[in-house]
Amino acid sequence: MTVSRVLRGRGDVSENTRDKVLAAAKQLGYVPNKIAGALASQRVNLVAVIIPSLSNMVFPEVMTGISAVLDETSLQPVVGVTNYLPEKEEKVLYEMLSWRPSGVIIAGVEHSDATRAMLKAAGIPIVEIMDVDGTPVDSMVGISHRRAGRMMAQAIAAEGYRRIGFMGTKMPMDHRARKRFEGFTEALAKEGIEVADQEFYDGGSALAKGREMTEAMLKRSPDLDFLYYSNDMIGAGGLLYLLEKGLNIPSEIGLAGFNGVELLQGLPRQLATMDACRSEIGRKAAQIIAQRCAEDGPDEPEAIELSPKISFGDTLKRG
Amino acid sequence: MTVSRVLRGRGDVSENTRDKVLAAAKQLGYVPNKIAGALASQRVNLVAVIIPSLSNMVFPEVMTGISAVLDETSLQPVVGVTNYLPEKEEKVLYEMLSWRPSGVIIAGVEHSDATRAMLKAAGIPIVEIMDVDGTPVDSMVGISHRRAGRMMAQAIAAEGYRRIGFMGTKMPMDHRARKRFEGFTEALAKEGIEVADQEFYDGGSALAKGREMTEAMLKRSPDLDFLYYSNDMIGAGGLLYLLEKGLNIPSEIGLAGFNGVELLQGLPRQLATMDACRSEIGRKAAQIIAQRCAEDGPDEPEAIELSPKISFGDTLKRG
DNA sequence: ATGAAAGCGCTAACAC
DNA sequence: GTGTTAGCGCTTTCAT
Repeated sequence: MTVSRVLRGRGDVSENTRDKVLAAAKQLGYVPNKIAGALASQRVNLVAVIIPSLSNMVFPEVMTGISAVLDETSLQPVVGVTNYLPEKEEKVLYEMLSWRPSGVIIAGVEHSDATRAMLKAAGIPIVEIMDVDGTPVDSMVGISHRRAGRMMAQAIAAEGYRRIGFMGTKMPMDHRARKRFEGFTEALAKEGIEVADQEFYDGGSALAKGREMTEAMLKRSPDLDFLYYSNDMIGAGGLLYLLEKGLNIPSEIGLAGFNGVELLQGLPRQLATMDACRSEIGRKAAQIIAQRCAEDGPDEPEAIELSPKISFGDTLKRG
Repeated sequence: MTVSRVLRGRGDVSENTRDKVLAAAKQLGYVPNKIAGALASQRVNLVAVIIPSLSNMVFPEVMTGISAVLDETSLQPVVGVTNYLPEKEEKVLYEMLSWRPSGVIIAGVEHSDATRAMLKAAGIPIVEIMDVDGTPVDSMVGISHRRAGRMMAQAIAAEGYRRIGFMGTKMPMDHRARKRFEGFTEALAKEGIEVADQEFYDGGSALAKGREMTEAMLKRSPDLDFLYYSNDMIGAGGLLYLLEKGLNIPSEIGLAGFNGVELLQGLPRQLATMDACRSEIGRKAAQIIAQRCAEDGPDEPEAIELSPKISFGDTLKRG
């Protein structure tokens, strides 16, 4: 009836009645039932955002980018967390789709068959984010982690480092870290360099792990002149350890991480790293969804590759 | 019809028909429409979780606790972020309530009148978390930040520190930090000590801010013998700065932060801090909601105060 | 400018 | 064990 019109600001309603309705609504503490609304209108202003983790420092920043854009629209993000588990991803997606969201933003391009099938069948805009090394279901925005690994390898080799160690997370969990590693070793190989030592961790405080792994690795392979870490947190741990040991950075030994986490500005030395364009990814993804939801002419799927930039900090340029 | 029964595993259905239905459902890629289901059954398996921020390190951990418990039930968390803005909190809550969730977990006990009114009127279990210094709408689980501040003050005084500086976030944004500060100054006053210097920041990388503020404060008040930081991140920045300067910690100058963030294990010295019981808070809150949703006899509101513990690390005990 | 009526896709209660 | 029916609280369309 008229009330519905008022509450949504649609249709022609006289000033008078509008005021009355609004007053009554506030008076009663009326909160519209979106469930009924959504069922009737077949429209839901929710965007499902599916990410592996919140405690990662990288996804909150993606979320910020998404929210910033979605706040300008009537769309709302709803996040689901998979803990890097494909089965959980499947479950979470299923749950979210059963609420018929207007779009899906999902991390990564690696999904189970069932997940891909659901995404395809959903009939709503899908944006896979973070990574562009793969075939998207629909749209995709991210960086090439393989290329990021290569870039870092080239920069390191260009500075003359030759005995290189690698530390990172256990790979099966994290496709993007794996791709960076692959790109890294591949580019080094082109220079005739092999990764001299490597170690992988799993769980625990990243800073402490970085410290421990660095100590262990240097004990094992004292001749290393560069350490590449798959994320900034363990890199920071390594940096602190090396500084304590009094090693000369970056001349004696160089370091680099990955992510460009702002959090770490303030370390004794600025760790070399690479920006993963996190908030830009979030913004672009949200824009794609918003556009597709709003526009009349159904746009084409987009595939956007952002360019990560190396920041040399104080730990890579030998000068 | 029967299909509905099968999909929900309710009622008596023959093996045979069940199999047929399930097969057909999978075949068609059928995803049930929860909107319709919820409307018909007047039940929604969603729990609204409203927190100020994700990039804080503290809330992801609370979320983990909540998820851990809710995963055992049919309930699902849906998070909304307020950025410490009361108006945004109001908006987010309104949006979430319009989906008729089964319960609400919301950070803090300070809310606008409208927010409190909505919470009261919602007719669902409400748990206010993090902080118990205030009057809850319904249930509440957290720590007393005022008491936490007092405890730290007492510990510091007991070690013989007398010239104490404080650094923290700009307070209006963060009631809990404010309460800690109040408790802190109050307990110091009892010992006849006044906070000798203080400084507040806003935005930026916490580690870098901690470093900068510490430098500035020590330049201003070189005679300080203790620095209390309202969070571990800025405390870590300060610690790194002091270590570089070659000050003797904790004999020359002591330090303490707040939160017990695991992230920071691996610093050259372990920063004294206080555990905020974050994941325990999440678990307890989720349990209360789950219980209230499941049980028949409607339980009473609970008010649970957890006890934070001081960890002295390497920066507080003069020994 | 306003009211009436027909669903949206399910669940729940009741027949069969 | 299975089919039937009447809503859930809105939006939408069509009359008035």
